[in-house]
Amino acid sequence: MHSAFVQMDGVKRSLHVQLAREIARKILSGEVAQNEIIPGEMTLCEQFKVSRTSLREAIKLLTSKGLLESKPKVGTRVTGRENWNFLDSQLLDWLIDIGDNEAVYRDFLSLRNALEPEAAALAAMNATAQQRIQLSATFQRMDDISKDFNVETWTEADLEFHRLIFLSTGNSFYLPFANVLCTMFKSFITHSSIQGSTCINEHRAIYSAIMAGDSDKARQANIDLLSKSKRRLPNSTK
Amino acid sequence: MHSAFVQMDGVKRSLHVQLAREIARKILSGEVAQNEIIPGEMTLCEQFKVSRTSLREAIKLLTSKGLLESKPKVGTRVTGRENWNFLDSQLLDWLIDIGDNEAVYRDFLSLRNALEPEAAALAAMNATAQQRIQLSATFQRMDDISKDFNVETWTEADLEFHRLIFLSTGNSFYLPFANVLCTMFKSFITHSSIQGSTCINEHRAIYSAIMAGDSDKARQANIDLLSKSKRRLPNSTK
DNA sequence: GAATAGTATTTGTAATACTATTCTGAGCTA
DNA sequence: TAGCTCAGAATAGTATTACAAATACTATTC
Repeated sequence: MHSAFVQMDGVKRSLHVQLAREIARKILSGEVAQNEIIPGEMTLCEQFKVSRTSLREAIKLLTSKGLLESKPKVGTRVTGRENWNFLDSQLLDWLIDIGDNEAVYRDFLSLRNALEPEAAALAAMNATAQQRIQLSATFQRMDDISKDFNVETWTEADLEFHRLIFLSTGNSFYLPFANVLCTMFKSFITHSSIQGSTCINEHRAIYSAIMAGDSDKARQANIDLLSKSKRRLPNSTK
Repeated sequence: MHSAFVQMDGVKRSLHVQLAREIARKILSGEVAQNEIIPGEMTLCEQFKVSRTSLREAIKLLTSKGLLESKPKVGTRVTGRENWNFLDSQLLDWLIDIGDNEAVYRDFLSLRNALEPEAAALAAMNATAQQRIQLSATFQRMDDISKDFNVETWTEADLEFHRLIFLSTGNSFYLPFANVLCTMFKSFITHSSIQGSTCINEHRAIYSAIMAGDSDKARQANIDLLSKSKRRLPNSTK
């Protein structure tokens, strides 16, 4: 391998990340089974035509996300599915890349159902002054776009709105969802399936409640939004 | 460095994992600020007395969890807090190790509030036959222990019960919470603060509803359990 | 003064050698 | 025969060195 970096998907990626992606695909797609021992390092080096250094960095990356597990003498084993960290946005990106995203979208919607109302309630209580300013600016943009609708700008503003709510909860455990949300949205966009309706009134209700510091109203408004947008999808809870 | 593995916390860890832990501590504790550029690889090698190979593996581990970001010539930068993956159980382990866990416990309880009722509802619908068998066995153990109480065995069974619910949702995004829950429980145990009460009746209600496939009842029963145990803690929503 | 080319510094990749761990199995012991 | 101990082999872990690629910075030129 002569060039260390390769153009791919429009962005430059280091070699070990590309490698990790390839291996992750095989694991996530089930091409290599769970609890299976993958070939030894030297074998994989020859197979992928990379140095052991890079291969190991790729394996370490996957290990860190719970996909692999290495031990001397025994080898590197694919772990059980219950150990994959599905809330890692990079892993999610790989997962989406496989295609067959019906189940992924459905499961994610189910998670949003559980989380977003509570996140909105927390944001109403804990959002900082700066976060409230950002939320205001974003909602203003949504409001403008809803009057002169444009799919692209709307999608971006909508994403930013819900992302800010997660970031404004004041709860560290909600932060990762902001990135996961971004990854899912990007996939929604490229795979179309965006709805035209903006639900601007429902969004306004959430926004107002958060700004007013009314957590109960924020929670309920978010529930309303979800139940309204849910009706336009196949069926969210399976 | 002569010995590759070192006894630590009772378990053997590879060098790069120990290194990652040390660096993670500095980041999570705020000893090194966000967006700060950390010293170059060679400098850190000398500082920690390790090879560049191991140091890089440590950095890659932290990068994978969103704590660091490297670019040629510019160096390795600590990312913003909104990129830490707090739902990674290894990262959580490091975080707990720092101490000052008041906020962590509170935030985690808040997350459980949002998630567990929905998880119970999903489990009622989607648990497989085998998962129902495991849940039965675990609840049976809880029931026995509640009559002849013992803190250790109870805690273990209680953990297993709630863990199984997450695993039985049939939703990939809920799986990581099973591991996060384990990590938190382990911390609860070592730092005491375990309550005596078992809430066996509330647990029984959840169990029965799941076995009966009644998702609404399962959700409500889980809400009841949380509201009851919440009252015994300082204040959960801040 | 601005654009361009060159240079230096830092991370990325490669290749090799050696170490630590642990599975396997042979051989010994009870 | 069953079980234990120890040696060896296989594999991941660590170290060292060398070079490549990327980019911030500097100098040169127009």
